[in-house]
Amino acid sequence: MASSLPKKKRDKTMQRIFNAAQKTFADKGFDGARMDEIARLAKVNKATIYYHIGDKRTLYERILNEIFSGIADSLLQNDDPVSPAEERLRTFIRMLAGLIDRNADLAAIMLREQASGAKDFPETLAQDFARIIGLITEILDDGVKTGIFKQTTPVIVHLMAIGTMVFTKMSSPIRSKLAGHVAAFDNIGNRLENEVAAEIEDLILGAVRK
Amino acid sequence: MASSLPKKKRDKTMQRIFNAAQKTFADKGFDGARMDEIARLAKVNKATIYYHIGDKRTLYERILNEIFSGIADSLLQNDDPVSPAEERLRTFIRMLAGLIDRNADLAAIMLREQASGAKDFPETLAQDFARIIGLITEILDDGVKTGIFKQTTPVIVHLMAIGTMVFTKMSSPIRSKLAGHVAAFDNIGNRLENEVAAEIEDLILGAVRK
DNA sequence: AAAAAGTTTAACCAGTTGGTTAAACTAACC
DNA sequence: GGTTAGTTTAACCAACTGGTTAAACTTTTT
Repeated sequence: MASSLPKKKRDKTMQRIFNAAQKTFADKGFDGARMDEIARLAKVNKATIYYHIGDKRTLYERILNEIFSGIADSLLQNDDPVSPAEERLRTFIRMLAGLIDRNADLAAIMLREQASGAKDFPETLAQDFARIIGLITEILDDGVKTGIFKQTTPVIVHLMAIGTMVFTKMSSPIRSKLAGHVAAFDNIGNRLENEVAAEIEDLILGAVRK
Repeated sequence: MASSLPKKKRDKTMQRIFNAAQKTFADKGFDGARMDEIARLAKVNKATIYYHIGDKRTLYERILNEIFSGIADSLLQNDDPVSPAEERLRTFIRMLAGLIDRNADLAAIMLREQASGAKDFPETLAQDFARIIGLITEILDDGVKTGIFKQTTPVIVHLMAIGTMVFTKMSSPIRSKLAGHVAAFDNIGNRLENEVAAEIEDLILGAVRK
């Protein structure tokens, strides 16, 4: 495709670097990731990364920002504040499941960030988190007011939703190995969508519903 | 305390190394952890680690084994197969919450292992996992038979329980920072036990109850 | 008490890795 | 066409890090 847009070459190079970095950080974590490998994956000289973006930590934070602002945008754009709270919560969970399922890197990076306890948590990230928590708080409050949800702590419900999905998504290889050990083991495969996502959705709805 | 037991010095040294290693791996991850730091924390010469245990990966796998076999033992020992399924599930969740709350390193290490997708997952670990999944499967089946639980996929319920607790535990610093951003933000602090653990317990019970 | 077995230590090292640099190359501008 | 600004590259390097070694030290055994 002959440069579909008159976009600057700079942007294309940057995008290749970001893609490579996201995959590498997801697979190996910040400390395990090698700048040489990111460069190789991006088909770019290592010095080009330093020229365009900066050092390893800066590159990593850019990736984090891209990911979490993307999630927050998705969730907020797809929320319809006038529909019933149950529908809104289902949409919220379904969107999240879709994002995680379409991009396993998200799950890995979220887990690692959570494990690091948000040491050196950049301010911009906090704002995206706040947007997400704000939304689910609003949805749950809505449900409580209309009498269909019981009183819960929104953060916990949110952590339940995201924790369940991320763990389910990433545990796929472990579950495959386990299939040989537990007799009645129900292997649910790698996919989060469809039946599995639907079950998670139902479980969480069951948890908050009055 | 003047050597409370005639235990060999070896065991004491080993224990110091394991403690230091667990903390370091939890804080920094496998790649981020430095053997020199583990040695310093354990107040032992680095070579002593290699003499008693072996290389970094071996040390790490020992820690993993200690942690997960401990969890599996705790859960199985505290299960009372003749009590009602709801009680058994509550005990299961409460035990897990207690373990995670008493030792934050568990949560961090679990998250990182999950993020790595169980690459080079040692066989012994698989057996402990199998024991845990076997137990919760039995409990949930029990509840389905006695008509109090709906039909669910045990692995998913288990991942929901563990995911929720681990995420809640480790998100404490993020939540503190967030408290400044979201107006109606409900900061639940660092503790998992008491109210928060009780709420998680109720949420999960609500999710699986008919 | 001396020999043997077990444990600790300081010093060392080779391979790796994040980051730099100066020169070459390319696109834009006059 | 030539000059300038922007971009890419190969080669390089200093700091770090997992792991080793040989010698010293301690405990157990005979």
